[in-house]
Amino acid sequence: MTTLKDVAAHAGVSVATAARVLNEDPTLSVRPVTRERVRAVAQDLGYRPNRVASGLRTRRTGTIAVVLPDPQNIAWSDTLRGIERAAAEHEYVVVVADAHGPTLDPQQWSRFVLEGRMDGLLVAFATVVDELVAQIAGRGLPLVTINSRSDNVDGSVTMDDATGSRLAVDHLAGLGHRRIAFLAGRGDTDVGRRRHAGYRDAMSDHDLPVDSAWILPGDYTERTARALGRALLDMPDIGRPTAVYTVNLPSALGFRAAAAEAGLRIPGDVSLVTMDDHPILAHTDPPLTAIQLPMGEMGELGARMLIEGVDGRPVRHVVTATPPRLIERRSTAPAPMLA
Amino acid sequence: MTTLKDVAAHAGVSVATAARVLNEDPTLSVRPVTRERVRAVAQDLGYRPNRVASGLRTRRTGTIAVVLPDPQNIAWSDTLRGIERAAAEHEYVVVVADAHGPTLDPQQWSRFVLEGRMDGLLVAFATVVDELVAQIAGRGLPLVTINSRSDNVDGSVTMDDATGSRLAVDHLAGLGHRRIAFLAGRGDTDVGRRRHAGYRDAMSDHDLPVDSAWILPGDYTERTARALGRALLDMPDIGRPTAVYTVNLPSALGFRAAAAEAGLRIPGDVSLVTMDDHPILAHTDPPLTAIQLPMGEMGELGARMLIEGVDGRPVRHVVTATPPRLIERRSTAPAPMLA
DNA sequence: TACGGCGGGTATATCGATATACTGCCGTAG
DNA sequence: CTACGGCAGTATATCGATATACCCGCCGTA
Repeated sequence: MTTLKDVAAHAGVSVATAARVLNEDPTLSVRPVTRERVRAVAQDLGYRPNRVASGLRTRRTGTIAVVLPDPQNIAWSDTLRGIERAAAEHEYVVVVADAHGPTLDPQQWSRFVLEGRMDGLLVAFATVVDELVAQIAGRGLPLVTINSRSDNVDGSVTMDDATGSRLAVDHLAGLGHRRIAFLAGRGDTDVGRRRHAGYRDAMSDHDLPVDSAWILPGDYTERTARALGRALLDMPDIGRPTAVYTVNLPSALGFRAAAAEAGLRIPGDVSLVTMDDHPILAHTDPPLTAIQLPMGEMGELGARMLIEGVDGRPVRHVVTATPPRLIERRSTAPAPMLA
Repeated sequence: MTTLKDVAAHAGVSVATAARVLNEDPTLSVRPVTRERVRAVAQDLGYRPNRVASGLRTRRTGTIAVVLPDPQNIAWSDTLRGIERAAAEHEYVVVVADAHGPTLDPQQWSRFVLEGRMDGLLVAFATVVDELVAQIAGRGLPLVTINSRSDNVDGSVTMDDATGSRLAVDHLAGLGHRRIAFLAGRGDTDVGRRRHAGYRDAMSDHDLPVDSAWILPGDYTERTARALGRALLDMPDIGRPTAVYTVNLPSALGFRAAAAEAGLRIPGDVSLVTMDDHPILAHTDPPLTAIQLPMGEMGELGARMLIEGVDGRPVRHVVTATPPRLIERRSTAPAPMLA
């Protein structure tokens, strides 16, 4: 391993000068020829600064942690990609902290916030934000949330979920559906609330009835969605919705499975639109109409903002610029004629 | 941030003693009461060693990099989970290096191997292994490959791909298929070769003809598989295979799409089995019969071995213990009666 | 009485980069 | 002839943990 000392020795300058040349310290005055010599030697020797050493001095490791509730959920892959991209631009690396459950265990705290190896936290896990904020208090670790916004945090990137929900309802209403159920998420997170509000507002804009039996708060898992779906579909025809809007991808899959079990056809008997898009949805049975949100953009903006935060610049609350889009596939059809 | 100095001061010992107590240095002789005092103070103050500082001295950062060809491929998610699990056991964190392409760009080299921030590399990307090995030569960075084995590398974890292929062929042959095509991977990687060999051997064990037109080398992408699938299905009925075995998940999806475009039904007109399983396959049209490989185990073993390698213990070539399993879904059916 | 050994620690260099204060020299102005 | 300012760098402390060499006092023994 070539160290700065080697570079300095070969270039015939002190390590201080070598460091200052390579870091382009504006307060250094040095002859152009010396400057070039140092650069050339560094190049020749293939010098790369040791980030661990520089991290010790500067308290910048060039690493950020991403905290996700469930990295197995394929809907996050775009986000991760966006984060990676932004991180790479700034020569950061990304580690993802898999929560494996509703909370982060102490071992994870330790590795991700207490040992000084992370420069900042990008948190996409609404339910642990407050706990996390408490942990990092006074520790000067910047934290930015994505996908949800909390008053206890200064920076966040969220998407226009309400419009996403609205798009789903508009689409279904346009197909003549009037009984549109919502397989929702938890009411205690702000994403959940925004998606819910979008649904409710759009329903009322279309003068559609909102039956409380049609709004089923779930927990974002396929399993729960399946159970809720069964309950919904077991309703007598007369009260049964003709369309369902699911709050996320696993919920859609759960509902799809429930419909299949109940012997109901999508979209023949019931239409389905889901929030969260993924290429795999082109291959499902049936291909699912979905709302595409700018997940990649959210990740990218979040990572960028977090890195700015690490550099001491203020973070703020922003909303992605790209609007949600409805990707029409084959899980939605005109409402059936019912009694 | 509490440092070791603080702990030492509060405990009334030197930093050397504090460090040695906390690290359980066996050569240290110290009274039990002092030992306890140091421990208690560390606990009270919430002391966590700064990993950046200790990393500088010990050249152990507690971080490993995973190099994947395409982290978007959902088939890897199990593997990543296994890696995470093993890493967590040893207090390591994991960063994933997304290659975004057929090779790693220089910026990536830098961040992942040249700056001293990684303790080791876990590589699941056969085509860049040699390049990587050359880069780390003499740098003392341990490298373990997973999913493929190379002579230039001392440690690897592979799976029994050949048996996986065999399972696929056995299943299809058992259903009466005789014309079984193979939508393969690249012939220049050892995984590709093993999967291929398994197919070929199983075919010959069943006395089935291997038509070279039925072995299509692809590149593991959905796009290519789709094109190859079209070509295969455009063959006249008489020469067209009645079953296809695809080498990985994206290939299966590509083939499925090709069949749909060609108006052929799976499994009515052609059966499909794919290597690589994922829960989502229960939701595809049709649900795909797949070979489940112990991807999680492979990741876990690989990470564990790599970490042992970091600790100076020798690495070796191992094969996962769990055998491949066929998950029967609905993309396979008895062979149609053909002329 | 001298000496060695051991219990119970301590002092310090080190990892590699960086930040800050400082120095030597030269030319020029007063 | 001296003072001063600027140019071109240098010396060194520091980040926090760790590894190694060392030290001091006391006890037992020859």
